[in-house]
Amino acid sequence: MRMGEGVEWAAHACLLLSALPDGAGLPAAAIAAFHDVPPAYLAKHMQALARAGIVTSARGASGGYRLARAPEEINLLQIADAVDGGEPAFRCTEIRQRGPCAAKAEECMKACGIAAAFWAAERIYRQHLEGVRLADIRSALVRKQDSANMERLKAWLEAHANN
Amino acid sequence: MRMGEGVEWAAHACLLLSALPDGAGLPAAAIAAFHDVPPAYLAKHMQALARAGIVTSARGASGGYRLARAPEEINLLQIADAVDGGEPAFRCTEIRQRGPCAAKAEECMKACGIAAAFWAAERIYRQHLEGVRLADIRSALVRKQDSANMERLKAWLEAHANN
DNA sequence: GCTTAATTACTCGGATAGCAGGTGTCCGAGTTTATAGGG
DNA sequence: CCCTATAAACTCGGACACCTGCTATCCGAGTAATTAAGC
Ligand code: FES
Ligand code: FES
Repeated sequence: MRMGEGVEWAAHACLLLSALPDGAGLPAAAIAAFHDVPPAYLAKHMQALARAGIVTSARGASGGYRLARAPEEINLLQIADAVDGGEPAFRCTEIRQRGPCAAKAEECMKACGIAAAFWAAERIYRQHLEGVRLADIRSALVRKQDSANMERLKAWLEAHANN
Repeated sequence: MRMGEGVEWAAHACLLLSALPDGAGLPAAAIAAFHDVPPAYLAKHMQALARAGIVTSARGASGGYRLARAPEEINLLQIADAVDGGEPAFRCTEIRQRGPCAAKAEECMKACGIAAAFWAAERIYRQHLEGVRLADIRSALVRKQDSANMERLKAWLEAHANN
């Protein structure tokens, strides 16, 4: 099992956007520079976030990305689904219905026990991620953050943000 | 996020082996024929199970695979880790330590909040899978299984098992 | 000086190559069984 | 009839191509700011 690397980038991008002054926008190039990642590739994941309605995009000069709603209304599950594609990790090909001694269709009204177990585990996984809001991560970060760094971040945002 | 397709095959293979008479072995070709999957590919995953110590292999005529221990001592987490590789799905590249306004190493004694949340979710996921034993799946299956099919399965196993 | 229209600069968006890992297959190493020959 | 050596058949094990999907990048569409001209 392996999750796309862009999930980490997208999550940190949203975390950075949550520190933005209200009504301001931040270009994808600035976000990429802040995290030192390939700008074009991060832009691709930003598009995914925009398609999912997590961030809104403004084109043209003084454009950029901003959060579509309050950080309290954004959780890690939404970000992971948007970037990585929300399809289930475990793929059941109904192997029990194949082969010489297979179970017939009329006996498969209930899902296979193996698939049910995996999907139940995934359900719990997703519920846990859904419970972690972006605001929680941000508040926990600022709590243990040096005040000097906080000022440095704020200055950097003021210098690169538009509007 | 996407799990290897072979996990389903390996799980069902173990489930089939758990129905085997005690001390008998089943060749990989027979398991593949039973599930109607490419024999050579299933053999690859069987090797992974053998390397992980979940099944034991016997070469030569009348050889084959058998469970290494009782079905009560085998759970889905062991199978998934053996086939899919137990590495964490979420990959943290310590993005916070990079870029112009990065957090320095001395401030990163604790794991990043985002990575911590994802890894905690994975931990719960794995715990759930660890709680599902192969014996549980088998008992739940035989409970709702037709007795005629049970006999058919037993006859098939007798016909293809060695020793 | 003010209005307006063209120009410029900047941004997102989707379309396009490159590469890794999962998918699928093959043949050789090793063991057991069957067989044939000799005692 | 029994023992043994040979041959055969069968199985696992790792090494070899292929192919989907993630990784990485580019250029065009669209918008706001800028500028210059005209009134
Ligand atoms: S048939 Fe797909 S997991 Fe059992
Ligand atoms: S630095 Fe890797 S998730 Fe935050």
